[in-house]
Amino acid sequence: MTSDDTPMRPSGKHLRTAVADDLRRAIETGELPPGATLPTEPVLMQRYGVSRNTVRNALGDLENAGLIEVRQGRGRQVRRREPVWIYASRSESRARRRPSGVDSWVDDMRSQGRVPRTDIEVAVLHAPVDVSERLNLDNGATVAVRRRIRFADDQPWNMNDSYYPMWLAQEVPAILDPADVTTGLTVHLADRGYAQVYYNDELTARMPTPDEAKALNIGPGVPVMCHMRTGVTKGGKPIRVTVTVMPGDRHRLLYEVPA
Amino acid sequence: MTSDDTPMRPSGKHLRTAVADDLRRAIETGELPPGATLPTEPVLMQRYGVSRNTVRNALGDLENAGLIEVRQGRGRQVRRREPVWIYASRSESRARRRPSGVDSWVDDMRSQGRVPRTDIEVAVLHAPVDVSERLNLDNGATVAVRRRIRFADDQPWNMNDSYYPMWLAQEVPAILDPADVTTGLTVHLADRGYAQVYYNDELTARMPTPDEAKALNIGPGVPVMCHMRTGVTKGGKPIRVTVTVMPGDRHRLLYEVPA
DNA sequence: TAGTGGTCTAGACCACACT
DNA sequence: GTGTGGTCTAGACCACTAG
Repeated sequence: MTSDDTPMRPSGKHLRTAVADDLRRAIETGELPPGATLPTEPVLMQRYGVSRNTVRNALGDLENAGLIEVRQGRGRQVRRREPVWIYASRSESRARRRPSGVDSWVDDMRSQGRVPRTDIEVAVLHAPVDVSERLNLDNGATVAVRRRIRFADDQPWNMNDSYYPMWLAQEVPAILDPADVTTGLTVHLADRGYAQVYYNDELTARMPTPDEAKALNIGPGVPVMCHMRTGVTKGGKPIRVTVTVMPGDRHRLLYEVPA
Repeated sequence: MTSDDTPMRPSGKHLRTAVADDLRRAIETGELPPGATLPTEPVLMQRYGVSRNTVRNALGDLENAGLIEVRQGRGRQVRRREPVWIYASRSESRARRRPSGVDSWVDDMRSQGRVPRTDIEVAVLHAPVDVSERLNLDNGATVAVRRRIRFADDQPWNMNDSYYPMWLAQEVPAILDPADVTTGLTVHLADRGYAQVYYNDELTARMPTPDEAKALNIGPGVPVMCHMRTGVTKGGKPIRVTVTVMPGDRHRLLYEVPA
């Protein structure tokens, strides 16, 4: 028994890596195009001469790399990608043409030939620490939140939660009115003297929590982009924090910024 | 034998899920704070009354969720997070104070008390399709590329590749000069009549390729943010595409945009 | 040397999907 | 029903880290 007597071991690599790499190559070269069904576990066991656990470990690596998706009883398929564009910041000329009273999700989706929908609910709760920091509130202060789940073609697409300090919700009762009037609400705030003059946007990428994965139907190996937007008034006072959680394989965020 | 005779099975869930959820709870409540070492595999087998494979599957789920990291022979630890801020777009007043000749990476890192370094190399190659599309070039056209690996405190932190059309590299030879003069190069281009007046930024999140994971020392369960910036001249001509690949757990990207 | 995690095997049984 | 993937067990051996 030499140290390299097993079949299909290209170069000192482990069996699971060898199997995963061979399948990865097939996917990247288009030999297994998007949507194609992969060979079944027994076939792969035979082809590479390894045990079922090893095949499953290799396939698990590809799944966690976001390359394939699996449905019990139906096999594994090369993942399709069809991201949607989200405009986070447009040039002046284009931004101004947006009709008030319709939110940007509706705009963005319609322009891409998709059918938008938004489910919204409102609540009052203790602010998460991320939010209270950005709103200059004490830890544990209460805030009003408008939670949205946004759909495209009836599929849950992202989550978008807007937090307002409680004093503002009392001054502008529309905040706690569960009607889908995002841009309208912004105009409403401006009329009351709380116009947002700029936004501070923060972007991170991470893996979804189990709750997020369930609510947005996110499979293994798909991260989320997390977008936190703080709206600031002329006086420098933060009045809103909006947290958007977007599955990475379904979104492309766009900014148009001056050089 | 009933269907639920195993210990520690809270609610119809699978064993691996029960184990993973219990450990996840401990991490989220701070019972296992960042940096803490998890119990060993034999201990967990005993505690939950499951086999080693099941313990390993549960721990693997936590690893792929980005919650823990593992080093052979040393055990598993709750992952620490210490992201760095990257300013993608600042307000006018702050942007203008930046000294020319020093790139933004150096600026951003020094202001956060870290020691920046940039390794750079230049090359001429066929443009990836993503790049040729954005530069309005034919598929397979050659481009000049400045590849950077950026370090913080001597750790590889992100990759930053700038692509220029070949005609521009011939007109502005500094593009193919491997010296770390990012902002200087921008000024240089402006002097030759190729000032960039705005950027189109596109952001996505995905899992790293094996190459990226190796080069940037990215562990399992950590996604990357991919930032593609297209620089456009006054005449609307794209002259540069910069692709930045940032491990999600080490970066926080900031934009300051007008409302 | 002892203890950790890493890989691999073999086999049993369960859950789901198609036909 | 047949075939797919999902879970779980038991055991062997290897590779790395620490004392």
